[in-house]
Amino acid sequence: MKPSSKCETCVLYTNSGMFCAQLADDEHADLAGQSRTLSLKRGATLGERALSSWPIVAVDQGVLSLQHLLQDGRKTITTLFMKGDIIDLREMSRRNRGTLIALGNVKLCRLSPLIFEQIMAENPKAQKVVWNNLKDQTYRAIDHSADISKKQALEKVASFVLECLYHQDAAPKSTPLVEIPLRRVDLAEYLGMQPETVSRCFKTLQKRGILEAKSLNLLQILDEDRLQKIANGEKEAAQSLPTTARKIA
Amino acid sequence: MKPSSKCETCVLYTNSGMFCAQLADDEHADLAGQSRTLSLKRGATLGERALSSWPIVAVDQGVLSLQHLLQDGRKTITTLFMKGDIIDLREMSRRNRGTLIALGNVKLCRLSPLIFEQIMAENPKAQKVVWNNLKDQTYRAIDHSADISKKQALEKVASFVLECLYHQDAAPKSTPLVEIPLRRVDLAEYLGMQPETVSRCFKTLQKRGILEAKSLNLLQILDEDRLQKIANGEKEAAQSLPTTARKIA
DNA sequence: CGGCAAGTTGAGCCAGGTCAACTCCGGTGG
DNA sequence: CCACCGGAGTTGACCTGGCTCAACTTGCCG
Repeated sequence: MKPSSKCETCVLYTNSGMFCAQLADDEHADLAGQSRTLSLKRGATLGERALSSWPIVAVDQGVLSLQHLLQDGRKTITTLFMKGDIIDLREMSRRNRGTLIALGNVKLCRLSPLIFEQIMAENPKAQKVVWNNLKDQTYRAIDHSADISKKQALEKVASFVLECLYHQDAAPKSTPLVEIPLRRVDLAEYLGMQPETVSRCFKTLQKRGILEAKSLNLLQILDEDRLQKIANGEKEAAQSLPTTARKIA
Repeated sequence: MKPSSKCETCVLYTNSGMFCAQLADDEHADLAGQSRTLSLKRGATLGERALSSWPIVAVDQGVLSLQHLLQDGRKTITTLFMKGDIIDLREMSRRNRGTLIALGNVKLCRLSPLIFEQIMAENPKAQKVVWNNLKDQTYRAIDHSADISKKQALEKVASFVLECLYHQDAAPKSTPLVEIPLRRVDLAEYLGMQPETVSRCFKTLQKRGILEAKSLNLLQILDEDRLQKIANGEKEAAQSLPTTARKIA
């Protein structure tokens, strides 16, 4: 049986580590038949009603954000979902219920809860993939908490650049290129700071010869080691230049 | 078959919604036979070596924290684990690997990974409990991110008090008592602020007649509504007194 | 090539961090 | 039973990182 045409280019199916790739042909045909792909453009939200009938969503392309709004308009991006993530909103926390908003053009697939459950019950491989993905989401959220709680602005930005680096599946290089898949404003909201501050931090990193901007969203890392140290809060690494033999206060 | 004596008082077994309560008698006997309880006193850490052979831990009593340390000594508590939580450290994020540290006297149970896996594969009810617990951990982490990123000090503290309130399983009351299960220092590290600031915030909430301190760890909520509003960032609710007919800027 | 949104730069200000002194409380021994 | 001690928490005074607001520049799309 051939895969449903809409699945042919979807990473969930083509990437051997992802959910749909674990399914037997008949399972896949079942699921594909009962599921619906969806394209979102930047800023589009996945509304309540859409979610109540399709609470399970898998991300194919693009970055989806979970946003939280305070009464006075302050906005926070609490998590990012990227390709391969499976989001089950049925038991979304009642306290801080957020909104799913696309940060770029996003392609996703709304899975039939019924068939999804059925597959989860019967297919251990698929179950394992979903399980690991959820654990990964948990740890990402925890790491993110660590990043935004005690770190200062420059350290947050450094952490984020590294997070992007590690996330993209290219082979390690000495001066790797990193793509930042978010606008500055969104990045600011994700890191809990102001766009102006984000901008200043990037500039600082460039002035110190740690990064080089190829374009707004494309950075070359010139000194990964020092970037790492800044992200980890080593104050020395944050100094402008290697002033030889500086006294540590 | 009677439950292993060590399990008789453990919430994981006695609370009908928790993991061990889902097990058939023989499953439970298997698991209990291969698992080890452990008591930690405040400050004790669950070391690397202990975890490598016992990577799966269930919390019975007390509060366990996952801490993250920066190079220069800044500490952050990224998550709290409480009774009923099941922690699987086998795939702990490599990036920000943290340390598990007890924040009070903690009782936990190290589960045999082998038997745990076996039960997970065979017992759908148990699987569901673990699954929901993990989802809950994820959403807690996400909520926590929202709390610490854009909120200011007073709002963070208000959120935390409410989180404690909702977490403790008592019937709703008009002026409920809340137990804060953390020391001030730990609370500060969890909320990403300084102990001094935490102290000032509690004092502010008392001065405004929203809270009353019964003791350091026991608070009475006098005005839950206003507390809620502060936690949600409504600037008006944060005003000292209901200055009648104040103009909104 | 014009127009608008996104991003950057600069100047001033304030929430909360920092440091140091003080108080409170529980435990311990005389 | 009380005096003493040490750690936890609080208070006050000061200082600074990053927020705010406003003006400016850049990049993108028709």
